[in-house]
Amino acid sequence: MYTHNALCVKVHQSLGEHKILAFAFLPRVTYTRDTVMVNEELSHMFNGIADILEIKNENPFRIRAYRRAAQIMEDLPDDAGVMLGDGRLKQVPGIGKDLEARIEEFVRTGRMQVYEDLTQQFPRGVLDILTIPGVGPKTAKLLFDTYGIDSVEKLEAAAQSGALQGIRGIKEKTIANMLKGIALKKSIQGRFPLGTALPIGEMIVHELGTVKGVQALELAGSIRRRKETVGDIDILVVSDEPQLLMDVFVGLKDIERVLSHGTTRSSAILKGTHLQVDVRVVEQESFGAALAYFTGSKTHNIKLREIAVRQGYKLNEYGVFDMKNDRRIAGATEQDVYDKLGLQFVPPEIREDQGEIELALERKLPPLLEQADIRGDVHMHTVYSDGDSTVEQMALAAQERGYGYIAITDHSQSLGIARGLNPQRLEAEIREIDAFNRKGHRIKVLRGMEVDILGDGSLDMDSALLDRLDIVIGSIHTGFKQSREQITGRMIRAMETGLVDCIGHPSGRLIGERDAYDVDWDAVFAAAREHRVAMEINAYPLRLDLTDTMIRKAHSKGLKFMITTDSHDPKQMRYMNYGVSVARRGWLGKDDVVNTREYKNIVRWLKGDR
DNA sequence: GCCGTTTTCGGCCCGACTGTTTTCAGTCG
Repeated sequence: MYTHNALCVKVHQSLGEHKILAFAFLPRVTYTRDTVMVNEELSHMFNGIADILEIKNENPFRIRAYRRAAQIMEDLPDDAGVMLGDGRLKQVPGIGKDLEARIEEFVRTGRMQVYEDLTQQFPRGVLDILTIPGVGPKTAKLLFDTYGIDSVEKLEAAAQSGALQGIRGIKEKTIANMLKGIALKKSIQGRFPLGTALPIGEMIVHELGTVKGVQALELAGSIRRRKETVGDIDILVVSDEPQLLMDVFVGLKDIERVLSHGTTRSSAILKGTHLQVDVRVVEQESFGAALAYFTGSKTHNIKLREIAVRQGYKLNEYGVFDMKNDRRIAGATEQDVYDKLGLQFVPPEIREDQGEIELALERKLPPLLEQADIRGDVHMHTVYSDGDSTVEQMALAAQERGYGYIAITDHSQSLGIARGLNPQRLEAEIREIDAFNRKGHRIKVLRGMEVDILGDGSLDMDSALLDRLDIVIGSIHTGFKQSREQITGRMIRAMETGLVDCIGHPSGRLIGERDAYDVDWDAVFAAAREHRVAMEINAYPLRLDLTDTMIRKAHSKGLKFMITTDSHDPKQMRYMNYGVSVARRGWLGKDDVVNTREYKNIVRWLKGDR
């Protein structure tokens, strides 16, 4: 068993000298700091630089380079400092000599001169003004130069007092739009969980689907890519009567405010959530090209277009065009578009410019997991702890979904708030499960527990009893604020017991509500590999934990996964598709996921044949 | 600022809607 010190030594060794060097001189970024924070901070700074360069009307391609760098920082599989140290950073496309130097400067000193110089010229508040819908760099600069407006508050006051009257290019309508934009911004906090946006998007698609003349209708954008959060809802339509379709859309009862209303594109804000919905109408022969275009991601699209240009084509939302005669040569379906460009079809979930285009050119994209591959749901709760249905109700609901098995995994006793089970009640539950299985239903119920990993890394249940179970999920439900060393040590000790089959919701985050706890993932994944413990992909829409990027990382270390819904009610089993989406975004195939196995095979796996 | 099977220089993805204009700039996706 590791002591904390032993663990630290092991971590240092496994990370190599570079990481230690990279972090040796950091005044602001300390060793224990969450990896994500460094990358996020860099992303934030690069975006800030891009904003100011836009205000200064600089070379748009230089701006694009910084924007791209900001995105790259967010998607980095590891800490930028670590990747800098081991030389991987300069191999990332989009990071050249200069950007690498900026990153190095920040990692070494905690500061970035360029960023500081630029923010000196234009205060933070000017950048805040840029985030107001409808206000861009030109307007922000004009306002700052002529009126010294350097905050959203000052802008709002100036707009209300009539002080903005008389500037060239700004009249009443523009001023009114600024005020609306400010009000809108105040009411929105950024992005929305997929679990919120997707059902709303599907509902609107359903409503618009009944409008006369509609031929095709599909969600596009980040919803279609199934990103864990989305900024807006994009809907693509083919219709014989575009005007009617748009009129119906902006007239929907759920619309609070119409931002634009054209025959090919309209935008509106929804009541309540203040989600923005964009609807676009295209011709049938352009539907595939438009779907690809509006599904994104932006960086994926830009790469596709570059490929098109290299082949003498032009790619836009209307199709693939031959540059010689401007004739359309593809566009009706996405498959046609990818075919014409010489690429294998790329599933929407992995269109993130994370290497998928290069593989698609070689026709070497791995087949991704499908929803239909899932054979059972192996994390769920009943009335024994904090669920609201019985073992039998959960099992029969799962049988109706076509599953061959489920696992009942109620909480353990230390989780009092969830009526966690003590040994006696667990024994009772085991008897109930056995009784159900004797009834000869098609579905089999595995005996399990979601056992708490206690503060010291021990498990919250008698070992002998855990040993009798078919499946044990070890989860952390307390001490979220512990140090990285403590949390990491807890997880590793839990795995070392040899009793845990899977780590439940490994990072503990709740999207938009609670941050992930601080974990040394390299160390945890290494231990999971050693002890053959799977990582859970928790499909509950606010968890989606592990995340897509962490899945890719864990997968690269050779780990296996279980995708579960953590259902507390039969209805929640429908969330499985969210988990499958995240797994696909993490590039997982059928064989990477343990609960794609048939009953007999998953039992073999659980018994130790891994 | 990045990048190279034409290139180490000179390219770099493309179009719709709005508001204020008289022919287009700004913003957004």
